[in-house]
Amino acid sequence: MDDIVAQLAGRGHRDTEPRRLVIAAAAAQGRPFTAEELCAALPCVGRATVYRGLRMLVDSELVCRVLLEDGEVRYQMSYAGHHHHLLCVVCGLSTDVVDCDVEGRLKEAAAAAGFLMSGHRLEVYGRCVGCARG
Amino acid sequence: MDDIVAQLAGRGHRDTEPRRLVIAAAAAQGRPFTAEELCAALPCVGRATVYRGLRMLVDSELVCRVLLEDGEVRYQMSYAGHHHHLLCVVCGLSTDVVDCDVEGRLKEAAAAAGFLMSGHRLEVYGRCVGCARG
DNA sequence: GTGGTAGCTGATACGGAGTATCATTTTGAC
DNA sequence: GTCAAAATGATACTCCGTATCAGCTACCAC
Repeated sequence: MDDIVAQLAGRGHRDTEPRRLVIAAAAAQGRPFTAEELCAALPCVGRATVYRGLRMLVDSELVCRVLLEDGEVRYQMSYAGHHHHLLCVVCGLSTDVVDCDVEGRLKEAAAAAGFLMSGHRLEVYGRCVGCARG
Repeated sequence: MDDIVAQLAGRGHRDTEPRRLVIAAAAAQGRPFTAEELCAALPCVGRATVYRGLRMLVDSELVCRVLLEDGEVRYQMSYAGHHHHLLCVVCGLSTDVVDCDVEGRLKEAAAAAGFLMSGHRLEVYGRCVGCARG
């Protein structure tokens, strides 16, 4: 927690009580959450403050956006750096995939079409270890 | 056009004037478009009808959703079948990639984490042939 | 053709998600 | 302690898409 606050301080953001509450609540979620869920978990913090805090965390790459199969947007604590998500369509759990070697392949396929790739977005849907058994 | 209408008829959808207008307008777009752009292009068709027609086309896989880098949702005429998009961040053009061999790779990577993959979403961002020169 | 009905239309109201506004409060550097 | 800059939170707002519902229309059976 102090680590996160220090990182934010490095970007010129102040250390405030509501902001710490937002960070703590985000970190307490076991799976991808919505902004409104965070608001509900923090009745004592203003809605705008929750949204601002969340945006700040996303901008700082401490939280990342997760896209569900139906297009719903959720959030999840994360470390900085490129990675993808394995999203369980049954229980909603998310598992990070740091190295999947897709990047190189994509760049090749894009180059074959004369396309200069600069970035990509990838989400994988299915069943996690636990739910695959059922 | 008649082909599309016939496909929709096969799914129990009627052939109506407003619906044909929506299909024609969608097909006339040279690049991914928003629902509101379609509404603007069809002032004589009700907004709800445009949205309904668009949803029907998406459900029938005749139009697919395109996700821009900033999360904006756009639409594009498409053929049925799995494919990905090379999206130019400069001019907005979209190029389809039908076969990029990513699927197998992903399945392996997912399986390594005990994850049973059922689907995925992938968008590639960069510069198209024309814009890469500039 | 005619009739009937299931589906479609479009004006409008509604809902969820996120942002802008702005007076008040808090932080942190000096 | 002082003070400017930043943050807060209540609220109003925008944007995108959907629900409602009375009236209309395509299509099938006859």
